[in-house]
Amino acid sequence: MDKKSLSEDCLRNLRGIKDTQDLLSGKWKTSIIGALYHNGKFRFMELKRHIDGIAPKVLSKELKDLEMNRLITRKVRDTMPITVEYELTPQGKSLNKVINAMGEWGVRYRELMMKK
Amino acid sequence: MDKKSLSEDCLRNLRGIKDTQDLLSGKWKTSIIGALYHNGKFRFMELKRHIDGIAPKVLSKELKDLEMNRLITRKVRDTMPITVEYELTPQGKSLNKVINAMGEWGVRYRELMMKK
DNA sequence: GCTAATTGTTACCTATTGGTAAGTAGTTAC
DNA sequence: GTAACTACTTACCAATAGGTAACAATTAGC
Repeated sequence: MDKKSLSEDCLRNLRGIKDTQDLLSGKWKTSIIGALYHNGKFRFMELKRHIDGIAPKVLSKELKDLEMNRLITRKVRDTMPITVEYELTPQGKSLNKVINAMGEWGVRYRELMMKK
Repeated sequence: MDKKSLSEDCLRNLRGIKDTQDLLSGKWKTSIIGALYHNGKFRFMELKRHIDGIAPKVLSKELKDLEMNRLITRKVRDTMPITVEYELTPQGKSLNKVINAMGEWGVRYRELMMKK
């Protein structure tokens, strides 16, 4: 039926790509993970300040998504006033190759586009 | 004002992450690039068959986006009937680190989720 | 002459995304 | 007592993404 057909390995890989894409969907998730990756921990307002342009509602929703997928943890600390810390799980940290590659590629792409 | 502040390097990196995320936005772009990466070239219908569930309208739009951002090329070959070949540009190929990392991570994530 | 394939386009619809602006509830500093 | 900080939530709205179904224009095979 189809002349070219991809191997089992390729198909598994493509499904992996799709899974990752789905988990990192939306405008902000990679930025959040990137920020947490650089800094270890961040509180809600710190994240909001570092991620330029994100609305609190949206940040809140993205954090919930990431928590549900076990990429970050949310820890409420009983301080005055209450502070909340967000941190990558080992799962989330294991995204570093993806995030780093995205960062490097993006920096290079921007440089290239500037030159032209 | 803000106790924790990220270095110039980190900020550039975060911007790179965001740029990459924006270029790869949507449900299908990484899948398309992944497929092209594995196979070199693909025709429209071949892509459609290999990317499970994508509608022709959507595929068409995604391909236009990718072409506009110079990640793929579109070549019309004067055969009977006309065939169209899509291929990664050097720019697009340079995304391999990102795409590979996404593929590998996704495969591992799925395995982990299966076990639990 | 009918069917099927090529690469798309068009019209239409809906669900989701993402944004704004305001509010909540508690605490602290001036 | 009022402003400001914490971490959010709520109501509302607009734009977009993405899907379905049908169609276009050409050619080939039966």
